[in-house]
Formats: sequence, structure tokens, C-alpha cells
Amino acid sequence: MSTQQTTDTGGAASARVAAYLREAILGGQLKPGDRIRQEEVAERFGASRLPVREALRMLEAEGLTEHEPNKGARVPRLTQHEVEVIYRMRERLEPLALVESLPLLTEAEHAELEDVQRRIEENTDLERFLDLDREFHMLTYSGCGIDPLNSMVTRLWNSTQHYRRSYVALGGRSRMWVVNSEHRLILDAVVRRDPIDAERFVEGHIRRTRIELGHHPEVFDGNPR
Amino acid sequence: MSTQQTTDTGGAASARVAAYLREAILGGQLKPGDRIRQEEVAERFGASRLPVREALRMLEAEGLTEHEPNKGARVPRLTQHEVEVIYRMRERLEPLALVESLPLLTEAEHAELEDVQRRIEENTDLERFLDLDREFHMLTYSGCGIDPLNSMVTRLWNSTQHYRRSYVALGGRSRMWVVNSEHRLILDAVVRRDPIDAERFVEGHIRRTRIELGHHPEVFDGNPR
DNA sequence: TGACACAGGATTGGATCCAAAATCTACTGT
DNA sequence: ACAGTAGATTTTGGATCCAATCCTGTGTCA
Repeated sequence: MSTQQTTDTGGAASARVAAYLREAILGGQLKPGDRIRQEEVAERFGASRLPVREALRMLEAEGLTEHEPNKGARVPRLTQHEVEVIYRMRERLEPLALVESLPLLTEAEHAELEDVQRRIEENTDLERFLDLDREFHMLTYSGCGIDPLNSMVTRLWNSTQHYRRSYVALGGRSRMWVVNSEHRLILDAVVRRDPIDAERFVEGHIRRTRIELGHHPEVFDGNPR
Repeated sequence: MSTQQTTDTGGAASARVAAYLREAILGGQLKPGDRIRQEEVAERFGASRLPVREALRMLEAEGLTEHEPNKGARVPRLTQHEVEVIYRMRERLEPLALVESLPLLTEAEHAELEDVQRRIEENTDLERFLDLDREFHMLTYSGCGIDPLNSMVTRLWNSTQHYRRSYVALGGRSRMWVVNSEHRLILDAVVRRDPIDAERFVEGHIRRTRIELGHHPEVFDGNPR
């Protein structure tokens, strides 16, 4: 599987169910607005409903589901304005995460970053691009051991995954090209361990994406259901 | 009860248990490092362990408990560095929350803010100060309807509540005086609906608190257990 | 005396059953 | 034909019981 973070919280069964649903939501099989029925998941998984309930709670904390009493869980649907604010949050939090992480990244991790970036540049598949892009950024933050910071950054990425997909599908090849050139700037700053540039470049990278996104309201129209 | 936010998520019983535990943690009856036994809470509450489990999950999402498989829930204990990074996160997120909130605050809410600030200035009790200070800030953000932003700000406040208490107890009356003068600046900017000043003042308010906290490592030493 | 192993108790994780709430459907009345 | 309502079905919330895991204290042996 490609998309990280196994939340070791909860028992073995809950963790497996959570991983399964996480994959389904981030992978786009479950879309914003979709309802998640406990019984259905439990059955498909050969477990009782209880670990499913636990899993849904974990996912809620990760921003992947939302819960209404006596009505159940859904994949949250966001407005364009909500997504824009989430990007503004990212503009402020991720530079901080990177600065905290920067001095603790090893040369092995630098090499891994180089490798991921190389694979992004060789890649042509959309879904794979989403995963690799995420992997690149998360790797740059991986030196930062502050739990609330990590989990919030992860949550912001999770919440917007579906809209990122729509947007990249729209922008296509040229969009990926821009991302790559900006990644190169970030990567250089990371390897040089230059906190000023690192902060500047990652902030600009996210800001430019937010502004681009603002020009494409159609990303938020076609929400199913 | 004084410390808001009833997380309408979960059934009636879970919500009540969550409210009870939330109050106990924020109020200081449960301290960082303390273990929370499901059976114990369930019994004291006349309910089964299941709603307690749900409640603990909710609280985990709010940053009030942490969970380890097969070992149960504890109140998280933070290092000085973690608290410092949380304050840096607040420095970046809360100005954003305030700017988003600013144009949507009504004059009734301005009046309510005035009232809360007046009550803070008249107050001498430490625990009451913690509640009122929180209420003041949350009120300034209350126009911002963006869920992830609200919940993250709340979570950051939750995580540091215990250390805020120790710190205020240390600084005493003079500390409260500084806070009040800074609140007045923020309040003025809010009433004038001046986003530049509002952002500046709230950012400075939090930053100064962070720097002050850095000079008092003893706040983080005496952690029980 | 100290370290390791084992056993018993305590505590959490999961399954099943039942109750309550919400949603859906079909019927009735105008 | 349509709106409103009552009943049936679906789905979630909670209680109880059982299983698996962890922790603690004691005893044995080197």
C-alpha cells in the first residue's frame, strides 16, 4: 500500500479496518458525501461492528470521515472556501514543520528524498503522482517528532485529497511540471539545511497551489450525491 | 460548566461521559500522565464500558487523551519543547482564525467580548482566569465557521491547559495584568474590524507568552508520576 | 542476594444480543 | 395527483459476556 500512517492506536482488528477504509477514501473509491454503513464494512471484513465503530472514530480524528449522532458516518464534503482556508493553514503550518524537521533529517533521508523526487519526475500516472507528491512532502517533515504538528499536517492533506485529485486531473501534465520545479527548490534547501529558503519555498509552493485552485471552481461543483 | 464545546458527535451517553472527562482534565483533576481506566469511569457513571470507549476516542481527537493498544488511555504529558512548538502553531493558526472570523462577528458579539474582558479584569481566581481567558479568545474566533481550523485551535488549547495553569499560578497577578492589556489591544482591533492589527496583536500576544514560558522550565519539571 | 519464570489478577479488545432512533414506504384522505 | 402520516425496515447506540493481553507479585534457582 502506498499511503502511510498506520495509527497504531486501537486493537489489531480496528487498525486493519481503519487501514482498509483509509485506503478506500484516499484512493477515491469513497467520495465526499458517501455514507459508510457499519454493518456493510463489518461484513465485508468478517468482523463485528464494534471494531468498525472504533475505526470510524480514528478516521474522524484524521479528517477522513465525519459523524452525526444516530445517523452515522460520511466522507466529508468541503466547500471551495473551506478548501481555500485549509490551504492557508497548510501555508502556515508546513513551513513550521519543515523548519523543525530540517536539522534532524539524516543524509540517508536526503537520498530517499532525491529518489522519491526522481520517481515523481519519471511518473506519468495521476494516482501515483498524488501518492508520490504526498510522500515527498511527508518525508521532508519526517524529522519533526512533534505529534500534534504531524497529525494536523496529515489531517489537512487527508481532507483535501479528493480535491487535489480533481485538480491534478484538470491541470494534467503541465501542472505536474510546475510542481516538480518547485520540489527541486525545496529539495535543494533541505539538503543545504537552509531554514530560510526551505520555509520560503514550501510556503510559496502551497500558496501558488491555493491561488491556482481558486481559478478552478469547477473542481468543487461536480460533487456527487 | 465553564469550558464549552459539547462535541455533538456520538450518542447521548458517550457525549455525557466525554463532557465529564473533558471537564476533569481541563479542570486539572486529571493530570498529565494519569491513567484512565474504562471500568472505573463506567461505574462512576452508571453506564457500560462501551460509551466510555467512544468518549475516550472523542477526547483523543481533541488532544485530551492518548491511547495505546491493550494498555489504555492516559492524559498526555508534554515536554517543554513540545509545548513550545504548540505555541508556535498557535502563533500561526490563531491569527488566521481571527482574520476569517473578523468580518462575521456581530455587534452583539462585540458586546459579549467587552463583557468577558470586563469580567476577566474584575476576577482574581486562578481557575476562573483560565476559563475566561479561553472564552475571550474563542469568542474572537467564533465567527470563523471552518471546522478543521476551529477544532485544531481548540485542540492546541486543550493540550496545553495544564501547563497554562502552572504558569499562571507562577506568574500570578502581574501576569494577568499583562494579558489584560494585550486583550484590550485585540479587542479594539476586533471592534474596529481591522484585520492587520488584529492579526498582529494576537500573534504578538501568543509569541510573548511562548517566550515567557521558555524562561520557566520549572513549569514542566514537577510532572507527577 | 539478585535475576528470571510463572501464575494469578486486572484491564482492554471483540462478539453477540437488544433497544432506540432514523429513514423509507405505502396508504389514506382531500 | 399530492401531501401528510403511520407503520415497517434499516441502521446506529448500548449492555453483557467472553477472549486476549498486560501487569504484578511471589517463588525458585543460580
